[in-house]
Amino acid sequence: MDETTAHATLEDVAAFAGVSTATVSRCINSPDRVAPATREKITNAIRALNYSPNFGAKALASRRTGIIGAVIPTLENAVFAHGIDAFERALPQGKYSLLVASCGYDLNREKQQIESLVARGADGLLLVGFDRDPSLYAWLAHRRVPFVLAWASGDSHHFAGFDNKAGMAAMIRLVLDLGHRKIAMISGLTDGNDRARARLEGVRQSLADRGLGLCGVAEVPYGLDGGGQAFTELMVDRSITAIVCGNDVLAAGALRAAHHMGLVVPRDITITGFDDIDIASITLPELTTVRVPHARMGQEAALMLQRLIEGQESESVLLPTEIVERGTHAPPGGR
Amino acid sequence: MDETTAHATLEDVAAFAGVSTATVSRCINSPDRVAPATREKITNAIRALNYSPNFGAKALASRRTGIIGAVIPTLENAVFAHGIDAFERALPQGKYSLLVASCGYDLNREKQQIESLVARGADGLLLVGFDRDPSLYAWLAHRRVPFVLAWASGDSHHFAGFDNKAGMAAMIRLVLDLGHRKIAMISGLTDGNDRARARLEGVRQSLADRGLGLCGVAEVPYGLDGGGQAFTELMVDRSITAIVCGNDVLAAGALRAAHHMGLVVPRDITITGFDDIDIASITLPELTTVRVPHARMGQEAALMLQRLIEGQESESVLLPTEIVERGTHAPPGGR
DNA sequence: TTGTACGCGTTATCAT
DNA sequence: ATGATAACGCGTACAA
Repeated sequence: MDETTAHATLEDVAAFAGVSTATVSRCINSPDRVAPATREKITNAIRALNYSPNFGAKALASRRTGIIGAVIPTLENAVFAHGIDAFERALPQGKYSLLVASCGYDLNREKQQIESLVARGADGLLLVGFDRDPSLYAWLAHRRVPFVLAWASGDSHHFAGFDNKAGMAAMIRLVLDLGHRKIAMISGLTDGNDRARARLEGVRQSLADRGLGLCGVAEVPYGLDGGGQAFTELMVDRSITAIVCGNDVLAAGALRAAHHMGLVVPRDITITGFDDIDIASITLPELTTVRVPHARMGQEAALMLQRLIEGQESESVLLPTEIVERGTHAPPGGR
Repeated sequence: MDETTAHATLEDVAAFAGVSTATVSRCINSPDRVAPATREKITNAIRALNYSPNFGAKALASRRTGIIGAVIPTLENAVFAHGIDAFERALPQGKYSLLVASCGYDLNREKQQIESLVARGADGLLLVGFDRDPSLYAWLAHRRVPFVLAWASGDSHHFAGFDNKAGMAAMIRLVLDLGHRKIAMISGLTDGNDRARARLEGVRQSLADRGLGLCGVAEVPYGLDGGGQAFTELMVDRSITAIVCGNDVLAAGALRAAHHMGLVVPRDITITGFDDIDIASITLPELTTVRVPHARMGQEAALMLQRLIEGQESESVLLPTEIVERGTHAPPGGR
């Protein structure tokens, strides 16, 4: 069949079809600019030679790759997995592809990954949160790489996200309205994580507005176990009647720990989550949490980034969060 | 600062450092082949001009992109999210980047995505399962694109996976040993999904080996609700004492449905899962399931693919699965 | 509508 | 150790 490993080039196709390379190129990139008859010949030639364009050459000549990069903390967190999934699906098939890199919640590593993706020709970037060195933003601007920030909101840059602080504030309102006054929080690690910080801040401030304070805060790494251990430690203070968690995984871990401690939720203790991922409706009782439209967000981010890459302007999108009252909250005071 | 939008090129750096472009190129790609003194000058020039190589040009000239492609059904399935996460992290930072595409369990779409990734210059591919048109394999071979198959095992191609059928067979053995004889299965959609088919086949054959048959099979789409509905339908036959599920999500859905039906697990019914993802230890009772080393698999796949891309041979890796006995299994017969 | 010819930024071969 | 210089495959003015 094929005598050599070499692939057909534009020139081969042109020769085969008896036209110039320019015409072949046109036929591929803007078919309407070439006569139907020649288009026919070229199409046949392409098929006959099993031609497919060389990526490097195309990128070099056109100065575009059609590659969009995304740097996220980790795909192990369902929140990012879902968002990225939706983001990728919202990208026009064939026009753009998604290059993903994870940084494990490490800002330095994030910077490296961003540089790596840009070096690999990313036409645009999807990033998580706002918290990064100004010089990085300057570099991005200098390199003229458009980007969209997600999973948070702010008053600068382009973003498709939501208000972490407000979401938590709403949850605190619910807990307070229930009558709770002795409230503690299990937060994700806040170092280099503005989403976690905003959620913690949302709790602190809402409480302060009512003249209250947190009865305890545990800052733990993402994971079921982190949530469980934090719960056990926090509950040394048995006067606590409600524990709000920075995310659903932490909450699920806390719930499991509560169960192991022989506590009945929500009779003995109220536990709340944040994100409303799948596990929130698998726990028993199901988790009261803050719903975040992760998929919708990924989709909006994809749309925005495309516009930016194609030189159009694009407004930021602030998505609403919503309290989902399920089974892990109740007034304090046991039965 | 910068008067124009143009970026520094190799030539600019060469001029600035007073050497030739060839030397600069060498300095970047094999620093040890250039004298320390000139290396110094070049390094300074690079920094001074804020130079970074043009991806397209590099790819064109070197015939390599450093991009690895992966096509998976969806990142919404934690199994793939974790595997891909591990895969990506096992890739040498800076040397390779990961291009991900999802196909939603659709073989046609998978083919398109594969072609798209190859068109984008992927040096190698990570694919899920073995089940695809022979012509696609032929095309991949012709294009000389190395690939590794995961989440399954077989006797052809390079793979880093596990034996779905054997995993299920082991689970059936456990259920049978417990004394169950009226067994039903909730399977994922088997169309175009050899992993789901292998799991179903594992159940069927193990049962047949003991002269038994399935008391019911429901084939449902991935998701909590699918598992729940299937459970409800299957349990119309109250003689059933055990339901094995094709994956943990289906099992979690079944468990929830059982709870809503007022059934006590495992007293009234045994329910088992497959994969051992996080939710398996969040349900109440925790799920008895088949553990699959998804992260380890992703890691092995990354190592294999790198070797293949770099022209070395590489043995396939068959990872072991393991039964995890937790709380959803018990002998039949209620209390 | 189609063809000519040059430029894109690197890599790599071959001298020196 | 370093320098010329020829590919690499495609896009795109510009001309015809």
